[in-house]
Amino acid sequence: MHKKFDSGEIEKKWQQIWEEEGIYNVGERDNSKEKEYVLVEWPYPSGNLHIGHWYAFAVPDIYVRYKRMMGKQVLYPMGFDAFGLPAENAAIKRNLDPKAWTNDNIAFMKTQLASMGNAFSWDKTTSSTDADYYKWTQWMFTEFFRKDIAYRGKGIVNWCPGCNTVIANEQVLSDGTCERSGDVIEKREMPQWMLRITKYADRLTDDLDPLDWPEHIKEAQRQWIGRSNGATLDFKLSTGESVTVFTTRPDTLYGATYLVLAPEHPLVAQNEANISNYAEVADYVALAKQKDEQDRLDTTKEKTGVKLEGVTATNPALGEEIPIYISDYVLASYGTGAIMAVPAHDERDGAFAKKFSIPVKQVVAEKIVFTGISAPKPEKETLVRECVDLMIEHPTNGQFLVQKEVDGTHTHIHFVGGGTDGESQVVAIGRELEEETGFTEYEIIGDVVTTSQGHGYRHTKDKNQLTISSFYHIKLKSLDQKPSELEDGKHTIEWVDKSEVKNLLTWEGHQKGWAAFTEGQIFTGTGVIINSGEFDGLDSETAKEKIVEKVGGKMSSTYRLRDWSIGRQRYWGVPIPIVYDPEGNAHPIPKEHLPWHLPEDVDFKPTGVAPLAKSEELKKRTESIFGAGWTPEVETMDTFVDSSWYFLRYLDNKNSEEIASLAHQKDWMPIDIYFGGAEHTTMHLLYSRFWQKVLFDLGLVTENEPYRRRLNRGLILGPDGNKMSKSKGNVIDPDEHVKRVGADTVKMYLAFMGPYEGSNYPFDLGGIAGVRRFLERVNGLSEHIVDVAFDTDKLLHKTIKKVSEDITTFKFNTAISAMMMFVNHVEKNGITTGDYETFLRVLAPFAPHLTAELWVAAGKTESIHLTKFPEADESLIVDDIVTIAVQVNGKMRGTIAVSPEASEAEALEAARHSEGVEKYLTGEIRKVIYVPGKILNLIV
RNA sequence: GCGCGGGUGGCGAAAUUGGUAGACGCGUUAGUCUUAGGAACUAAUAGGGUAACCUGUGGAGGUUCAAGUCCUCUCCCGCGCACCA
Repeated sequence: MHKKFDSGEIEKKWQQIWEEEGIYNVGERDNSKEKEYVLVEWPYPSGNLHIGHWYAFAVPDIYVRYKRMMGKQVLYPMGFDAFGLPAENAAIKRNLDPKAWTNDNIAFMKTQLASMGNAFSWDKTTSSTDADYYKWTQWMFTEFFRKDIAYRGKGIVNWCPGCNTVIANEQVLSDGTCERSGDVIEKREMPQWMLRITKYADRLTDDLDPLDWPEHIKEAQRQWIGRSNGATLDFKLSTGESVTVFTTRPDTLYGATYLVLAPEHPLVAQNEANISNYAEVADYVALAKQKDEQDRLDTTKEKTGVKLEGVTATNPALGEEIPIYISDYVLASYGTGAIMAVPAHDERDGAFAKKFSIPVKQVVAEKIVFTGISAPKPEKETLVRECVDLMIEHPTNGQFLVQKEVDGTHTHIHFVGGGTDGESQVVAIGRELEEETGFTEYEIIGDVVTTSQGHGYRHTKDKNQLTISSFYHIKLKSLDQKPSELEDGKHTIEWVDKSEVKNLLTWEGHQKGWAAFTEGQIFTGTGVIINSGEFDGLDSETAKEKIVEKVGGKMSSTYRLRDWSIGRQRYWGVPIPIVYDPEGNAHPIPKEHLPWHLPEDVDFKPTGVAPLAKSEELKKRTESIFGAGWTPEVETMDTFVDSSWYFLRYLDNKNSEEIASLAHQKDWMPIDIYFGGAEHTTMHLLYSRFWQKVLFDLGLVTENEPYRRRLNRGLILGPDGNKMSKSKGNVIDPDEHVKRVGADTVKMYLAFMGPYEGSNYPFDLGGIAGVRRFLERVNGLSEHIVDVAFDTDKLLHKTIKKVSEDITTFKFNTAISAMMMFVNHVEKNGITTGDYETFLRVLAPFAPHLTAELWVAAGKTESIHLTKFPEADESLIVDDIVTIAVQVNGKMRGTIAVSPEASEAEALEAARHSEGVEKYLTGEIRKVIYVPGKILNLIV
């Protein structure tokens, strides 16, 4: 029965009780229980809790509460990632102290978080801005510096004009704008503090494999790291120097007809004296530098470049002289900044060679392995004797001529022709075609495919498959003869669509084109090596290593990943704990001087110069500790550094001796499930894995990988289906809805919209009312209490099972739907007192406030949240009568109610008497398919 | 271009993993209550047809007694990467 309630009053009351009793604090590890570490990404304290925070924290709370009720000791900590630009920008705007602004926001945000009624482990909280937190951030940095993981790098960095600071590669979006401010990133050359994440590239890639993460997240990280395996090869120059190139295709070395250097390649400037057209070259280099990233990345534009006159290289395989070019299609920052160009087998090289009329040399032929399978049931029959070698294409409609042979068991599909004797000349084909088909006007589209295995076809080990190593694609010019000439009674000749041909035969490589040798075509696949001296006939993969060995190269990998630039020319962050001696050498600040406090006597308005440079206090502090002439580092750290280890600090948040003791880590690590946003896939998630690995190598952590499982939730969209934004006026204010319908309703509604993983959902104002209505019905459920309730206990135990399963697979939506069905049933059939109390415990993780209230109303004294989650009684779940579908000739014609163990005869008998079925049972029943408890299908 | 996900009512979505497609909720329609509310309850709600029935999970084929689910091809959408050698 529907019964309204004052959610505001109930929720306030229980939140207060929970806080006073501290029932969600975890305290010390209790080894009598299993541990569960549930992590959500700590928020930035913007001072305004939005609906996304609700989705991020309140929905996982269902899982947390469930696990607690299942008897686990659950750590569900919450903290604040409080350094960063918003505080600084707000402080500038309002002329405030960022520290005070941040602390006020944290305090306010805590009250907002309390309104969620989540089971947070507040006793384990921390904040990145606390000095006893950033002390450890700094200390780790100094350790990293000593191990050469942190270094002062040179080179080109991303400058965000909006943020007035350098940012990392990961923080630049693919359109070249800043992830935070949306401003277009400029390239600047300036010294930078970097972390050597590239040193961990292999481990960051390889260690993904065993992780129980969604494949798409792992794949995104792999792509971001972008390992490619290949080799470095040295090319001698006419000047006596040598150039190292990186290539993934050393097997094409014999086809390398020129070299290309990035315009910024050091050898260009070094050879000013040797390059006769240096003026032209210098102009091009200057032009390339000016171009912004966008231009350079535009793949559609035409290739440009300049030949280095007077300098040549030697192809180490052939000993031939080849020219050298510079071009901006070669990036200085990737590989070695130089490539060997193989125009026959690389699209870009091919395009460049065409424009500059550089010779093209083919060194790889496509190996065609077509495995043709005749129609069905391969295991029954032997094979197609003859198969394709003439593929005859219709002059106008693109169809292919095939020969079908029907022998009763299956259909053989042939392309017309066949029976080649191994001759490969076009003439021979033409002759054969004329003889066999009478076609006289045709053109050969694909040339003969040559492979090391010669021509013809052969059976593979699998007797049902046929391997063809040559074939001919012929297009008719006109249709002056009818293909019917080929019909012989057993075979029919038909034109079929290309798509049907593909249906009948699958083959590897068909997407690459019909043949390897079409003039002007660039074949980028692997295959059989040709025109490469002693390596002819090998396949590409084998040839790679052998060719590298011959020319003294080295197999190696290169990565897309760049080192992590962490220095920020802004104020509100962790000061980089480095001081410089009078000679300018960097020294880490010893542990006894940490935390190296962020100075407060600073005008932090952004000027592009680090604000800390203006601090007199910092200058004095440095000199008084280290001596006259010593100067402090004035940059602060990227806030992604702060968040790279916060989950460790939660474990031991008051430890003044270590980041977190190994004993505490052993208690809780690894994190069992990490809920977060997709935007962190290649930022925070990658950085923190890297950080953990460095700590692991330093012996400071127990785990090589921090997160056992990861789940990316989706986004809550505005009611109009668009991303929420102030300008669109579609922003949902959670506080307003909490006030109106309560936290339990908002939380359950968010959980009810769809599976927690992946998708984005529009916030529907009608939908949230539906959930509130459900809770009001639960509130009135006690009025349905009876002594005997029809089947309610059965449904209850099914519901328990369903809810348990769904929570553990993060399908909260179907868990809620199951509970709704249960309530619908109770309203019609009643419920016993015991079952009512059991149901409240099932609902408790979803609606903690209301269930706490109803629990007390039912006369209980212990908190419902300290009770056990009900266990499903399997004996009650089994049905004694089930409704199964009856099909006649595969069509649904009715249902029958029978026992799941009913015999076929019993089911059949029931079906005969079933209305709707019997009228279809006119003829004799030829076959009965009966799956007990599932279906009865009668073939008449 | 390459790599991952997805396409099911008016909407968000279910479907025991090959066995009654559309659970649950929203919305809509009709009705009930001296009823004016952003209330509750009852019933209907994939489409077509008076009906019996027919058609339906992006499209085309296939396998099967039986396909949203498996296979082949194809179209579209989202995300990641992309002159990365």
